[in-house]
Amino acid sequence: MFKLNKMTDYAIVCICILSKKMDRFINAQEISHEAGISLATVQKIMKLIVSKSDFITALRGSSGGYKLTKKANEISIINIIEMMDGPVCITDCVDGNHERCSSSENCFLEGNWNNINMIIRNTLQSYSIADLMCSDPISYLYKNHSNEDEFNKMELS
Amino acid sequence: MFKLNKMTDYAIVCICILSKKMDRFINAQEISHEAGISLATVQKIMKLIVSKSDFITALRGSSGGYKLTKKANEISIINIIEMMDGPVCITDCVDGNHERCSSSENCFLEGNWNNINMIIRNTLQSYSIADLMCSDPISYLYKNHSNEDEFNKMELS
DNA sequence: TTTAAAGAGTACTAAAAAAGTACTATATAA
DNA sequence: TTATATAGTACTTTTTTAGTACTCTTTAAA
Repeated sequence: MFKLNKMTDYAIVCICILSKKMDRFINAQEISHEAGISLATVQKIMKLIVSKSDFITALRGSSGGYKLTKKANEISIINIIEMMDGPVCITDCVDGNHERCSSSENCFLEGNWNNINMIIRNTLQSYSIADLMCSDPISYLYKNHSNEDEFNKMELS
Repeated sequence: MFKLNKMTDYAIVCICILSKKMDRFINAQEISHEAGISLATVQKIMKLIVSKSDFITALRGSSGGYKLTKKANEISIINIIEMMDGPVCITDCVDGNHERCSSSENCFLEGNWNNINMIIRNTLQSYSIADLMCSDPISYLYKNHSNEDEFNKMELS
């Protein structure tokens, strides 16, 4: 299944939660509770985000936690995706990789994968955290069941 | 890294190779040679493709092999991707998954992930095998080095 | 009719990646 | 000074992906 990995997905959820309460520091426990993600995992993700991003401040000690320094509409989801996952390259035949393959002179698919990749990347770039959250929030719990079973049933019928 | 898995990538390469020679059956060994992918892996992929797609014919015995029954411009790459990988759902909060999560009433990101997912899916749908191959082929060898190292260097600088 | 060559099907193994856990160090506010 | 929170690191487990091996079936040509 062509999808973002869970940690990236979690990271986006965590940042969404922070973006709702920019007036104070939110600690990992509170994020864990709101997101429905285990504390240990939230801690791991938040450490990673802080070390890699420029839009979050962490504070230690009691009444510490995390706070965004940019507004939700200033944070593109591509930032979070590439921070967690590395570059968006849907195949190896993509990107500013100008060095030639040792086993081939050139790749006959390279140029066109680049086009497709660019469109996908632009799509992700054009959405901010604010865009993702624009509908009415009913619950912040992370939805973690898969669509795969349903798809497989469809295939058979 | 947000990317298609290798088998899907290989499958597209194999089908591209078949699309260049629609007049006769091409066997797995020939595909393996042209694609630079091991024979065993090509065999595995081709078996999968035949069992799941409606645009390829297989013939056993000597002078057997595989042949496309549709032209390259009639095969969308989304067909191959979803055949190999299942549905394109960049997060779990996506798709015609109308059943509610057991742990939450609703997902506050669901609707907007659906939009993003749809755009990505449409992009992939709009490209055919012919589109992927439209530039001059220099070599059919599969390019399998990664961009990740180069990206990591960029990050540090 | 026999034989060699090809794909089909299945099960297994190995490798890689992802996810989760645990522990120590450091900083901060009360 | 103490309790609380993040930072850093290493490790383990689980899951997914990739690759291999073997037997069965079909087909065309000798």
